[in-house]
Amino acid sequence: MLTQTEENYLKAIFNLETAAAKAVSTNLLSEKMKIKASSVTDMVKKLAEKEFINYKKYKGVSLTKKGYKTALKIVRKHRLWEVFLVNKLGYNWDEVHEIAEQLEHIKSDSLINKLDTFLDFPDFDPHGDPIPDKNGKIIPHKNFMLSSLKENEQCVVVGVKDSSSSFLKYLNKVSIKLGNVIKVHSIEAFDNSMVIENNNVSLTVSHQISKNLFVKKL
Amino acid sequence: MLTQTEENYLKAIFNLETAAAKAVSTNLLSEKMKIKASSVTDMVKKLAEKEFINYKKYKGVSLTKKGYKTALKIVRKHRLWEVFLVNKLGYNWDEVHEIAEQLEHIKSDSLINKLDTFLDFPDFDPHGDPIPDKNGKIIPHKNFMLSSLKENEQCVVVGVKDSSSSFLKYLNKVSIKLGNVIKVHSIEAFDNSMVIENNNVSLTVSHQISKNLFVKKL
DNA sequence: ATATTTTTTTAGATTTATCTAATTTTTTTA
DNA sequence: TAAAAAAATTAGATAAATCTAAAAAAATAT
Repeated sequence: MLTQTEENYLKAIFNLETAAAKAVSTNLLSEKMKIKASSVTDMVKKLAEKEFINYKKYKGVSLTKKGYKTALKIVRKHRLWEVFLVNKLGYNWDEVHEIAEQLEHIKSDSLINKLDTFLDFPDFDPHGDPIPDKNGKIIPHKNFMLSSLKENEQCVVVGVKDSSSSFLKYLNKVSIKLGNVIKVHSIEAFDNSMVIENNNVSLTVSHQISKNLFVKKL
Repeated sequence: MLTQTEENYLKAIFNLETAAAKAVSTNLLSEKMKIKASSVTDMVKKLAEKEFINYKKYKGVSLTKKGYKTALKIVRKHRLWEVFLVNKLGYNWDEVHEIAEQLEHIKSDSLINKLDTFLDFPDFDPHGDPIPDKNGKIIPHKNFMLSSLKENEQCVVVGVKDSSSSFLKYLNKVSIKLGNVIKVHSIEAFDNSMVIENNNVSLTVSHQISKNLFVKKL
């Protein structure tokens, strides 16, 4: 049985591995988890010993098949609880992360499957991230970032890359929601900012913003 | 901020204090929590230091006002989650205790109040135990045990004292549910067993059973 | 009221997850 | 490629929650 701490390491490795597609370094884990590098070294040794990760001194870590399956289950729980908090309890999408961080560690297979049923088997969480099903299958949606579009292209917002509360609050403020149709009016070559149309309103967004929005081209 | 372990001690003290109405001894806590008495001594010192409990060496412990309020909040969370598990996810009343033991430690005031709203402010959990409201108010239902009734008296089942899975499974088997009307036909003086009528079916229950059922006289 | 038993506490050890400081390995730069 | 910088590891310490064994206090029994 994994401790909550061990689960958090696996989840962090999963997220970093998915984003970077290569071995995850000690310092990167240390930074993302806000834990000193020396502590990370200790823990990855332990997780390697238990065969959840591959670890070679000075070479970073990657998930084993066993570790991947475990991480996926934690991610499934996190995202299902987020759906519950937003759809059933009425939270906003920028308020649920912290609570889901706690709920994801509740141990009960029946619970998570009953929750899945209760929520009617959602495919995506409130931030547009795909929810692995009972067997670990994810709907892979190979999306673009808004920043990759050209002038006059249109798209639908399907997810956020950065799901920090501050980014989500910004999106609330300018009324950008999942499902919205956005049209790119112009792109400023100097700083890559974009003038877009959202909800019939014209709006300038920085590159910082556009590179954190997943969209589907129309 | 309390650790999960500290919360468990407070809850255990709360339950034992409620049942016994006097100072809770080290050995009693040790036994109920399945933790060695020496460890209990260490922890009660710490909780006394933090002013959650009153503790005098060799004299047992009791909750302070602060400790009582904290314990009540944990009990509120536990019972609300049990209602969620039974009413929304479809669990049976004998399956929810363990999961609620985990869920009760989730830290978020807004969460528990939104859950309360979602469940429509239930007054009792699936075992008939009263749920403290947001301000810590409990509906005190001064009930009798089935074992205290006399021959020919009638009552409604309103709760269980022992909510262990084995007891609840027994009740499932003989179709005794909260809300059922029970009539006492006869009492056997030798062992205090009772012949009762439940659901138009006559049934013999031992004293062990009857003293663990809360009822309201009709 | 003294001896025995039970309960409780103390002392010292262990495990988990963290830290700081020092050292070693790897990478980058000049 | 040798020196400097960065990254990673090791060594040793700490805090939390537990344990066992021994000692002390309280309760019970003779």
